[in-house]
Amino acid sequence: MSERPNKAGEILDIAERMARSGGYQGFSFREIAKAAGIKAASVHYHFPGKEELGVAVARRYTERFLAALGAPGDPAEPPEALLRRYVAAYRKSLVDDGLMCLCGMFGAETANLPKPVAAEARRFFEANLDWLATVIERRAAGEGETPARDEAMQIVATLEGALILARSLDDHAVFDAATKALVWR
Amino acid sequence: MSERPNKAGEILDIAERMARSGGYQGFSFREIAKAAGIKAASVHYHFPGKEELGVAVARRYTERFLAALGAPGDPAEPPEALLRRYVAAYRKSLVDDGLMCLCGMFGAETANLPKPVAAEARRFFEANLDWLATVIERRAAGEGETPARDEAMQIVATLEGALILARSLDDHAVFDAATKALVWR
DNA sequence: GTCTATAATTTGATAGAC
DNA sequence: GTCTATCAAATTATAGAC
Repeated sequence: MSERPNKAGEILDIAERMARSGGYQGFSFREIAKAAGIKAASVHYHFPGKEELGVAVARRYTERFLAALGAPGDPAEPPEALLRRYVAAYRKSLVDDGLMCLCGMFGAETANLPKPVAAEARRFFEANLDWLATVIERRAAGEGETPARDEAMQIVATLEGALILARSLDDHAVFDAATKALVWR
Repeated sequence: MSERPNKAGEILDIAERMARSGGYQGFSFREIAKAAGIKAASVHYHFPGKEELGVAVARRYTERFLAALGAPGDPAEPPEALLRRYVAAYRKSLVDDGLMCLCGMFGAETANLPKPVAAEARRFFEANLDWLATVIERRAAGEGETPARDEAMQIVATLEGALILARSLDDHAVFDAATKALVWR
């Protein structure tokens, strides 16, 4: 979420915050408009419908998330450092933003979502698995006890679930306890 | 979900199915009524408001889930078998029911939920952690590399996240890949 | 770009008849 | 227990003025 976004960007910021708290049904044109200081009809000028807004929010979220991770094959970055950064990205979501992962929310709701929105959530996870598998393969370097992609799935699952658990129990320490085995692994 | 429930039970069944697909905003009195063959006003006879219905659904879900697990300290059950049963309970949710964990959905939405509903989701997770910690301590029997409660949190988080991931990618095999490291651990 | 006005639909809920 | 009737509010959305 940038500093002085234009109106479209501000709408995306507001919608993202609401969706990361209450899911796809957790944001409405009226509420967004109120928070943006405009009317609901004006939101439709920037985004024709809720589906398009949902897609735009998810797409921007994924791009920002991946950009923060950096290139998984960057030789200047040790794979262990990249993995720690990955876990830290989820932790930031919970502790700094006080919000869930957008695509975790959308992913849980998949069955009730417009297809294009569900597809964006899927893209998020596929990109995450690609990124993680690349890092894990660099680290493993030959020793193949567990397939890299399987370990990547376990990492993503644990992090998404740790967000839910920490929020349900209202305790950030729960996130750390649930994920600490991932780091040194 | 029982075989021939009375009307209140049937309403709970329908509401649970809808909530496990779309979360707390994923069920409405009108939709429930339609599926139950009655009118929305009649649903209010059984459950005064949505909040009470949400609480009732979550409470019944938790009780059924815990009952299926059995006693964590049962000497006739090896802790390893209990752990496998725990993982299988989540897998059944996904594969047999084709649905998410109710309290995973509610937990993700916690911030936007009526407090009594969020409290029920919390109770679910606390009971799960208690059950798991008991089993893990039995298995460990002295060797305390990781605190039992921390390992319990990792297991719950991984399973909840694996449901999200498998649904997002529309592939049951993803659940197995993401959770297979939990079983033999 | 933003507004007013408006529409169709859905939602949670209540009153009172049967 | 279930119904009809009704309600106020919210939601997504469109038309057209400014």
